[in-house]
Amino acid sequence: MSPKNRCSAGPGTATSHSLHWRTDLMADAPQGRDYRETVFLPDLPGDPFPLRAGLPKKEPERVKHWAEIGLYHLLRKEAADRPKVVFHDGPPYANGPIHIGHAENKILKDFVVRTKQMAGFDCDYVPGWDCHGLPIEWKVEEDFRKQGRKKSEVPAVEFRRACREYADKWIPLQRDEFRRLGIEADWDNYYTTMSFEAEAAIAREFLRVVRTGLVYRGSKPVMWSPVERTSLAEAEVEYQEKTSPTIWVKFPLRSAQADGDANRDEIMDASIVIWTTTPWTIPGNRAISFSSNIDYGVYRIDSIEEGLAFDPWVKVGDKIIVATKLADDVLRAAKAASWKRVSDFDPKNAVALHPFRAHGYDFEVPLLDGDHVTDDAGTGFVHTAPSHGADDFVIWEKNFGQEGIPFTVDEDGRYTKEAPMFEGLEILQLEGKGLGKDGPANKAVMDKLIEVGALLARGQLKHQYPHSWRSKAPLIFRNTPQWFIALDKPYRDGKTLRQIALDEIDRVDWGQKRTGETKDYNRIRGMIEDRPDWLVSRQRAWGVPLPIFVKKCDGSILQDDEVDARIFAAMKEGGADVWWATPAQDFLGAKHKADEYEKVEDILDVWFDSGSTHAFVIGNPEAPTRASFVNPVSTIYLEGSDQHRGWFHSSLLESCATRGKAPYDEVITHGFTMDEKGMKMSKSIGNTIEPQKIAEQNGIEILRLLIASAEYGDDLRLGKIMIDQSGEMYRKLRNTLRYCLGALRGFEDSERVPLNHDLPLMERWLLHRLHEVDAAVRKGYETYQWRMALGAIVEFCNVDLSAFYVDVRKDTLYCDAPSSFRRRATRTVLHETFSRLTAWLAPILPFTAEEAWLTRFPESVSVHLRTFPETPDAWEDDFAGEEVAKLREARAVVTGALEVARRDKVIGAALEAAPRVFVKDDGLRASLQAVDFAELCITSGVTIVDGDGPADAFRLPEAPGVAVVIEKAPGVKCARSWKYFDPATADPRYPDITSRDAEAVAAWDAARA
RNA sequence: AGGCCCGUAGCUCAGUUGGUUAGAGCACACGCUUGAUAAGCGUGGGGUCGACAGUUCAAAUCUGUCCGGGCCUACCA
Repeated sequence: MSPKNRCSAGPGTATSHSLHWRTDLMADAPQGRDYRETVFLPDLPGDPFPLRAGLPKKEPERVKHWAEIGLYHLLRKEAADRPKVVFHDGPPYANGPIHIGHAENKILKDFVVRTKQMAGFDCDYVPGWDCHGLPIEWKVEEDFRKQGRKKSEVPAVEFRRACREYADKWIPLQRDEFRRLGIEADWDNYYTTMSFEAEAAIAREFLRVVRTGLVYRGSKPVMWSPVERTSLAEAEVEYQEKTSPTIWVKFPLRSAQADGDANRDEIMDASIVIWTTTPWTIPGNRAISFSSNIDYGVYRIDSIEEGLAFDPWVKVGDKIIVATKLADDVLRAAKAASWKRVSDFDPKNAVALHPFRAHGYDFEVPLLDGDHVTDDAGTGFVHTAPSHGADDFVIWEKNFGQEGIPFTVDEDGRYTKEAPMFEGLEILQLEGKGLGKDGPANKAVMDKLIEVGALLARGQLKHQYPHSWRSKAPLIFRNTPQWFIALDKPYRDGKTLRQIALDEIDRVDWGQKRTGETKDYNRIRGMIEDRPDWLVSRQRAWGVPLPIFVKKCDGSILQDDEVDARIFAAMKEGGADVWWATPAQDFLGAKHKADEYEKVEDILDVWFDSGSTHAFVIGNPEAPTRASFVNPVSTIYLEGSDQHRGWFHSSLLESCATRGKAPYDEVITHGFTMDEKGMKMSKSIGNTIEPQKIAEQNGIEILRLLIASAEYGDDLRLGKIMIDQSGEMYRKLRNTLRYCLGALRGFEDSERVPLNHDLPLMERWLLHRLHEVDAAVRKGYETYQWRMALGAIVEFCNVDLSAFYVDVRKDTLYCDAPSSFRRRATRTVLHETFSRLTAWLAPILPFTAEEAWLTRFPESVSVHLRTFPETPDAWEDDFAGEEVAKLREARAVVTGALEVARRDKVIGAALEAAPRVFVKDDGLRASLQAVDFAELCITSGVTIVDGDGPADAFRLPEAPGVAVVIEKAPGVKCARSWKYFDPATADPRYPDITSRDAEAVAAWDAARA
C-alpha cells in the first residue's frame, strides 16, 4: 500500500458542517449575521482525537488490537525484500516481575527496532529469556526446604525440573508486561536458554571451544563452605564478625639481594615476619608478598620484656625483617623491650624458607612484589598461600602460572596429604555442638610453629569474616579443580583469544564510530585486556553441563565427533538432563570404555549460556535461524552498561573462540535508572518506581517519551517532576497532531497544489524546515540519538508550527475560501507535515502515532507498516529559509512593541493594531514589502517606512535598524475574521466583513443554496 | 580501595577545533486571546557551568586535586 496517496480517505469533508444557527451568539450581534458557522474551525466531529488521551485505558486496547491483526507478521511480510538488520535481544532473567530497568532496556530496544524498520530495513526482533542459574536455584531450593527436603536429597533431574517450571511460570508474565510497554516483537516465538534446543546448542558450543584446544583444567581458590561441602558464589557470602587468632611467623631468609653487601652478615641470619589470622593456611604457604613502595628494615632484638606470665618466643639477638613503619608494633607484640635497626632491606629477589622446611616443606619461599600489600597493618609482608586467597592466587599465577599450587584442603575442610604432619585435621568442626567453630587445625599449626621456633607472637582479632548466608558457618578459600578457557594461548592463525577479541573490539562500533563517544569502547577494551582466563565450570545443579569426558590416564579431553554428535542429539531430544540421566557408555559408544573416562558433572557458567545465544537465536550468517537473519548489514546488541562485564563480554569471547569474530557489529549501552535525586533505586529505601504504575497512572507513552528525551547512555533520573514534564511534552506533541487533524479535515487529492517555488513564501519555508527536520531526525535515529531526533521534532512543533506557522495561518485556514490557493497550499504542506510527524514519532510514541494516523485514515492498517516518507531535496530552499529568518527577526520587534502597547492598554488583541515599521536597510525593507507582513504579525495592517523611526519607537538589540510604533488599526472589525478593515472596500452583499471573507461566505452560501 | 563514567537554570538537554554579556524547551510569574480553550500567543525572572587550584592574553571547554553520584571489580593477609 502507499500511504502517501491515501489522503482522499480522510474522515469527513469540508461540507459536512452541521447547519444549525447559533442563536445565542446572534443575540449578542443583533444587527449582523453570525458568521461563525462559515468559519472553518478545526474541531472534528465527535472529537476522535481528544487532547486528554486516556492513555492508561487506550494503550492496552491497542496492544490487543496489534496482536489481533498480527502486526508483527505484517511487518515481516512488508519488509521481506528489504536489507536485513538483526537486533539480538539480550535475555532478561526469568524471575520476578519486571522493574523500571527492564522497561528502559526494552523501550530502547524497541526504538532501535522500529526506527530500523521504518528506515527501510527488515528488523526482526526475537525476544528471549535467560533461565539457568543461581537465583532460580535458590528459590527452588527454598521451596523444597519448605517441604522439608534438603537439596542434597532431591535427585538432580527432579530438582532441575522444578527449576524449569519456576522459570516457565515467569516468562509469560514478563512477556505480557513487556507487551504492555508497546514493545513490538515476536512474542509467540521467543527463545529461552533452557529450551532443549538451546541447551543442546550451548553444549555444542562448548564442545566447539574444546576443539580449539583452549579448554584446560586448572584450579582456583573459591569460597568454600566445609559445613555444606559446597562452593559459594560471591552473592551467597555475607561478612560477619569473628574472632580469629593472629600469629606473627618468622620465615628465615635463604638469600637476599644484599649478597656482597656490607650488611650481608646482618641480613643473612634474619627472618622475614608475616602476620596472618588464619594459621591453618601456613601449610599452604608458598610465597611472601611485599610492596616495592614500602620501606623495610632488619631489626635486632637487644632485650626482652621482663616479668611476663609466660616465656616469650623471641630471644635476644634474633633478627627480624619488617616494614619500617610497622616495626615498633611488631616488636612490641613479640614482647621485645629494646631493639636496633641494623640494616635496610630490599626484598626484591630475596628468597625465604618455609618454617616447616625440615618436615616435608622443603621448598623455597620466593618474595613477590604485589600491589595488594600495604603497610597499614601486619608486618608489611603478606603471607601468600595461593590455595587459600584471591590475592594470593592472583600474584602466584602471575609469577608462576598454575604450577605449584597445592591442594592442601579437601572438600570437608580437612588437610590432605599435601599438608604433611597435619593430614586429616579439620579446619572447622563438622558436627556436634561446635559445628562451624574452629577445628583442630589452627591449634596444631600454631603448636608446631612454636615447636620449630618460628612463632614470633600471637594474639586475637575481631574482624569481618566471610560466612555462608544460609548456614551462617564460616567459609574458607579452598583451591579446587576447575575448567578454564585460555585467553593467551595461540590457537587461530597464531593469535590468542584475547588478541582476536581485542581486534574485534576495534572492528565493532561501540559508539566510537557513530558519535565519537569512546567510553564503551574503552571500557570493554580495558576489561578484555585485563581479565584472567575464563573460569567456566560451576559446581551447581541448574544449568548446562560441560559435556566432556576426561581420559583418566592422561587427563586429556575426549574429542570424538561421533560422541559429540550423540551428546548433541540426545540433548536436543531430552534437554541437558540427559547428561545426568544417561549412562556414560551410551554417549561413548563402542569405541571408548566408560571406566576409562571421568564424566565431568560440573555445569557451565551461565554467562557461557547467554554468551552462546547468538549461536542458537540468530545463528551464523550461513546458517541463520530465520529468513530475516540472512546476510544482515548489521547485527546490533543493546544492554545496560553492566553488561560490559556480562553479556557483551561473554558473547564476544564465546564467538571469538568458536568463530573468530564478535557476534555483533554495533553495541549500544544505557545507564541505570535512578530516583529523582540521582540515587540508586532500592526496595529497602523505597524510592523505586514501577513501570506498571507509570502505565496505569500516566500511560507508557509518557515513559517512552521521557526515555527518548534523556541522555540514556548516562543514568536516567526518574521522579514525579520528570514524569510530569514528559507528560507536558506529550501534550504538546499530541495537540500538534490534533490541530493538524482538524486543519486537514476533508483534505482531498484534488485540493493539493504542486510543491514548487510558486508556493507562498510561508509554505516554501515550511517545506524547507521539513527537509531540515527530516535530516536531523534521520541522523538522530541512525546514530541512536533519540534525543536529537525528538528534540528536532519538538522544537519544530513548538517554535515553527505552533508559535509561528499555524498561528499565522489560522486566518487562512479559518477564513479563506476553500478554493483559495493560499489555503490549499497551507493544507497541502500541513498534509505533508502530518505525514512526517506521524512517521517520525511512531518509533517513540507507537500508540499515539497509530491513533493519529488511524484517525485520519481509518481504513489504513497501521502507521507502523510505513517507512519514513521521502523528503525531496527540492524542498530545500535556502532563500525561503533566510527570508523567513529575517522576517521573524523583524516580527519579533513588532511582537515586542505590541506587548508594550498591550501593557499600556492601547490594544488588547494584536488585530487591533496596525504597526508602523521603520526599516533602515533597503534589503530588509524589500523583504518585508515582498510579503504580507501584517499577516505574519497577525495585525490588521502594517505600514513599512524607510528610516530610523522616532526616538521613542520600540527597538530590539537583536534587530538593529528596525523600529516599531504601534498604532490602532483604522476601520471597523470584520464580523467574521475580526480584522479591522475599511468598510468602503466591503462587498455590498456582506457589508460587515472584508471582501476576502465575503468571497468565502458567498461560496459557502452558494454550496447551500 | 582500584578501573571506567557522570555532574551546565527547578526539570530534560544544546553549547562546534578554549575567544565578546552561557542557550533551548518544559516548569514558574505576569499579560493577551477566548475560533487549537483542561488549549493557543507574548513578556519576564532564574545559572559564581559540582568545588578548588593550575596552564593561557582568554576556560563551561585543557590539566590536577577534592566533593557528590553511578556501573564494574576488590574488601584484606
